[in-house]
Amino acid sequence: MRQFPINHQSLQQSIALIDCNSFYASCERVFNPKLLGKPIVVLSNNDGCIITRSTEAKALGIKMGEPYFKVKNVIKKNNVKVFSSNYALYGDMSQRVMEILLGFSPDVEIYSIDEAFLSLKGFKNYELLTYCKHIRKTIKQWAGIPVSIGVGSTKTLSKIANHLAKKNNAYEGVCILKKKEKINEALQETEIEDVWGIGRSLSKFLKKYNVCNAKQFALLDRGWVRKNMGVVGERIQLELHGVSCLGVELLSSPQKSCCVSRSFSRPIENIEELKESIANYGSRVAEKIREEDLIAQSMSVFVLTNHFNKKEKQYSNSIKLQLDYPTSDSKLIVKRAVEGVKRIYKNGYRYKKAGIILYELHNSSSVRGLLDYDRPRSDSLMKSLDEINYRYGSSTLRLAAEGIRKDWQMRREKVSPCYTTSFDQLMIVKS
DNA sequence: TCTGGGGTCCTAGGACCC
DNA sequence: TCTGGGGTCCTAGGACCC
Repeated sequence: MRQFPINHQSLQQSIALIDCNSFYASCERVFNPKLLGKPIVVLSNNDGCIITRSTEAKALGIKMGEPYFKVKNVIKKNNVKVFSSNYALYGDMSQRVMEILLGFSPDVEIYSIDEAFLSLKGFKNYELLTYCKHIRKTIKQWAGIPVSIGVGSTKTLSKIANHLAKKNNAYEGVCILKKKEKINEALQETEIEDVWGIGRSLSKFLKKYNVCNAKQFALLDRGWVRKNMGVVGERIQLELHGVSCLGVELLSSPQKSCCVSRSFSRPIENIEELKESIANYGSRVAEKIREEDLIAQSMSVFVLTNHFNKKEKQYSNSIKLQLDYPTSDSKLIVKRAVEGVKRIYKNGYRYKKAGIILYELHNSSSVRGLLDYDRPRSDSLMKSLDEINYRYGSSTLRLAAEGIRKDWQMRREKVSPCYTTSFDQLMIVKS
């Protein structure tokens, strides 16, 4: 069998990928142990799609991303427990897991809400295994969350290792992929669409050339890959060969955009309601960048109809808007956003979704031009607004433009309590 | 009846300049 | 009638990730 060349030097390096198993479902289980061993699914916003499945739910054939209404029968028949997503809970649980990880290595890159890369230098293979098993046990004990750990010499290989650790029970949650023969085997059994960075479109393209697994992809001519798949494809291929192209990023790079968008619980037709929704999202997105001490210079507002509904006429549009000066003031952002939505609104359509994206974000202390004469006043008003809403619950204080009765707001019918972030939802223990 | 949300990066193509 | 070539910058859209 042909072997592909492996970069021996980089095999010294070790990157671990720690990934929480069915994270949202696991969070729900921490506070409701009766759910252990039972099938669970968690729904997207608006209770639209399945976004997390416990192992038991996967076994029932429920697919990732599937619309909830399509699997309602299977769910009912098998007594699957259903939750609306509760990001306050998951975000807080995520933080606990990440803090534990920081105790094991200073070199942690928090990659997503349920994943982190850990750089582990100077370990021998058997030490790696012991250490990772220890990490796994600690997270389970301290945070209650089960994780899988994959180790490789590049991020892409650690992803593959993690995948194996999850798939094959024999690994007991930890897979070290460092030996040449094992890497070869692993690539052989990894389907092309499961390689990190190869999505639907690229895997479809590759399959046309009979490239169906990671090994076949690794063996392709590098020039061909570069020509047909650009630098992205070339990077993935090099990473599979053990040449690290994607480093573990310890410092998170500054955020470039910030978005708030939602589907409505029912179609919206009139401009007043659309304006109201945009005002809500504007308020929320401004709050979000204030949390990060950022200000925005420009934004875009978009609206769209329901593209799944083939019988209705479709429309979608967006508009780019400049703010007079960089700001995080809800009033200014909402005002401009509402102006924008008035310009793209077209009568006679049933709108399903709208949103706002803020661009050109800068640190609030970095830009203090002469133009923003009103800044101190605005800053102190926003500070009070945020403090009151933090203390008495979000939207206690809000702009009039946001409206009061909001029956278009997203569905969230099966949400669990915010066990860890809200005093009035703390668990009550009876003896 | 009911189909998520929030990001990043790359590329192709147009506008513009010399 | 003939209609360059090369560089930069910007943007929209596509692809990917979780």
